[in-house]
Amino acid sequence: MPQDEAMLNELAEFFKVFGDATRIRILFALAAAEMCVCDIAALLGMNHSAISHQLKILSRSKLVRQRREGKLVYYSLSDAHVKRVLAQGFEHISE
Amino acid sequence: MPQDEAMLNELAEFFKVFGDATRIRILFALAAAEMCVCDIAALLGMNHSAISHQLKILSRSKLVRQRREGKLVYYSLSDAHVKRVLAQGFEHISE
DNA sequence: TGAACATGTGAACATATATTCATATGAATA
DNA sequence: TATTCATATGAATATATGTTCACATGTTCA
Repeated sequence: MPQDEAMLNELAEFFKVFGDATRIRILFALAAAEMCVCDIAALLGMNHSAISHQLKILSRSKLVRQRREGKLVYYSLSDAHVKRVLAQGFEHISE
Repeated sequence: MPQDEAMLNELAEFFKVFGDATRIRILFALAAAEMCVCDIAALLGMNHSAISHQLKILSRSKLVRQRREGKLVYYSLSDAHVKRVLAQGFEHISE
């Protein structure tokens, strides 16, 4: 468990990233399959710019990673840990 | 894993509650010991009103519970699950 | 009952944040 | 090279949210 203030802030920031419906949708989409920006935008029915902004936040927090293939940039979850956080959150609200 | 839109929103709301430094501090304080509003306010160096507002959010999300004892209202974590969510988040940022 | 103390709450304010728009960057291809 | 398509990004806007202030509610005790 955290000791210092910096860590508490970091922890809050960590949860904050999950605390947005659009980002949660993106993470669940990527939990199912790797996707490019336009796929995600189409799936969520939002414009590409909004998705791109949110992907940047997810990327900055190292929750997703990306690889470019020609014009397309494919995003995926950065590791299994992300899935576990989602699963545990889901578990909690299911109770 | 969630199926419908409502659940995704609920999940985002769940994480959002953890995504604030003041609320994280409150939760960590309560993870250590049951406390009244004035104790928490003193510990965090914030006025009682801010704490009370945040406690209401935590209470609404069933993350904390309260019991009145005379003039004082004691708050504590509602269950062990809350601690586990904190611990797992902490685990993630420690990596 | 009235004073003192702890907590709750609505309004106001300041700040943060999500989305959109316009435009820039980057890559493929004619 | 010019065009087209995908993605990135900064500015602007609207909305959400945290804190403070003032006051209300609730409890104890003189």
